[in-house]
This record gives sequence, C-alpha cells and structure tokens, in this order.
Amino acid sequence: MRSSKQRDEVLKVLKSSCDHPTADMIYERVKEKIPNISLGTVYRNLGQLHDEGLITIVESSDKKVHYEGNLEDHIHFLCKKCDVITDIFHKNEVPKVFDNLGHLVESQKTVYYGICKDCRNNI
Amino acid sequence: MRSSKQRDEVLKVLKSSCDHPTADMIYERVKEKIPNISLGTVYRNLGQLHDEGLITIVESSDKKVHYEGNLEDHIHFLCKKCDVITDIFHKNEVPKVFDNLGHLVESQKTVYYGICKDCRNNI
DNA sequence: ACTGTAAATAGTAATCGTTACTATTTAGAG
DNA sequence: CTCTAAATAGTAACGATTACTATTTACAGT
Repeated sequence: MRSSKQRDEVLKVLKSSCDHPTADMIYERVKEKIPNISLGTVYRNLGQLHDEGLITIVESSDKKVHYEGNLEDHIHFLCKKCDVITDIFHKNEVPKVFDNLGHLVESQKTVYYGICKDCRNNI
Repeated sequence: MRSSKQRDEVLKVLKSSCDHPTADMIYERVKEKIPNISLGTVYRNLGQLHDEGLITIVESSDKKVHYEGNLEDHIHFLCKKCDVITDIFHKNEVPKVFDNLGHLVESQKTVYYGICKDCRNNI
C-alpha cells in the first residue's frame, strides 16, 4: 500500500475523534485540512484502513456505518432513541457501570467474527 | 395494531426460517402464499414486528439487514468470507464450541442496547 | 348486518449511503 | 529522470430502504 496524505489525514482524524463518526462526518473533518478531497477517497481509504486492521466498524441503527480509531478492547452502549454510542471500557463491571451512567439496558448482542470451517477448507 | 394476513405470514415465515433472511428473501418466501404482496408491505411489517419485540435484527457485512424469528438467548458467528451467520446457543462454552465447529475466531463485538441517561430524563 | 374510520396494502417513485468508473495525478522503484 | 501502477477528484450509477397515494380492509359503534 502506497502512502498518501489523504489516507494519513483520514486516519489522523479518526484517531483523534471521540465520537464514532460516519464516512460523511470524517469527510467534513478532513476537508478542513484537504479542502478538495473526494468523498470517494474517504470511503476507499476507510475500507483500506479497515482491511489493515487499523480502524474498526461500529454498527449503529441509523443505516450508516460508523468508524472508530480506538483499538483498545471495549464494548458499546447504543441508545435506541438518540443513536448515541457510548464506549464502555470496564467490561467486567458492566451492570455496575450502566447503573453509574444512568443508562437503561434492554438487550444485548454479541457477535464473533472470523472464518468458518468451510471457508478454511476450500482454498 | 390491527391484524393482517400479510403480517401473520411474514412472522410465520421468519419463525420457520433457520437461516437469517433479508427483507428480500422473506418477500420471496411470503409470495408463495400471498403472490401479490408488496415488498414495501414486507419492510413495514418487519419494522412493526421488530418494534413489538417479536423479531430481532442481525447485523451482517453485506449491507443488508438480516432478520431472525428465534428469540432464544444466543450469540452469532459471522464468517467474513462467505457472510454465513451461525447461531451459538452454548454461550458459556464459546471457545470450546468454536473449536468443535472448526471456525476460526478473529474478533468479537458486544453491544448493549437501551435508553441512555439523557433520553430517560428528557420526557 | 350496515356504516364510518383509520389502519393496512399494492404499486410505484424517490431517497441517500455507498460503490463504480475514468481521466489525471502521484509515489516510489530502478 | 523515467516508468508504472497505485491513488485521486469528480461524477455517474447502484441498490437497499423509505415515502407516497389511491384503494382495500379490519373492526368498533350503531
């Protein structure tokens, strides 16, 4: 992968973002430094950075993909009313943390990602 | 909510599906019973059923929303190559189960859903 | 049963996040 | 300095989902 100032800036913006911005939000922020950057460039670089494992994707409920630059192991709380995503770093004390934050938990989803048996064997 | 044969059939199809079908797949299956049902009707009813808590949404990586009629508490394994979603019901023995299934786990995501503090207070 | 109504539907058009395409620019190896 | 393939800007296209509208339908009140 060749270096590019566009990709560097996308990564820099994401690493310094505390929210979980969408491609469009990242585009607006990068434009402050590189005014003529293309939205397609942002999408392509987000895809590459994700493939390289330098950023992660956070699913939301607003039909947009949200990105995250913080690779530290943590979980998310997603408000179904306002769609705000909260980071929770104290995995082991989840019930207590939510009590302290004042959030009402209604459900939970856990997904494991990887390669299934068939895909490991074929090729 | 008024009853409708369309909604009943959408729910019936989903309850008897072992995969995790998309709106389009559900549409095709319901058409066998109700040939002139509209895709929009399927989408609207899936939304209503989800609001009522009768079905759940499974995020995938193919940009489509997948639905599930099985409300039993379980987690998912998502293959990043073929996008197949596997149900895992033995939560407590996760590493062992994946060993047995032959799946290679690379990462994990946990999300809690609910109402955040601000949304609980405002209104 | 009959009627009024608001909800639900079928069919179609519109939306919008994302991807594809193309001519041009650019990084970096030789 | 040159060559070449990767990266880019700008724009067009795509496709899953949602919105819209005239018509149908469930069902509560008579």
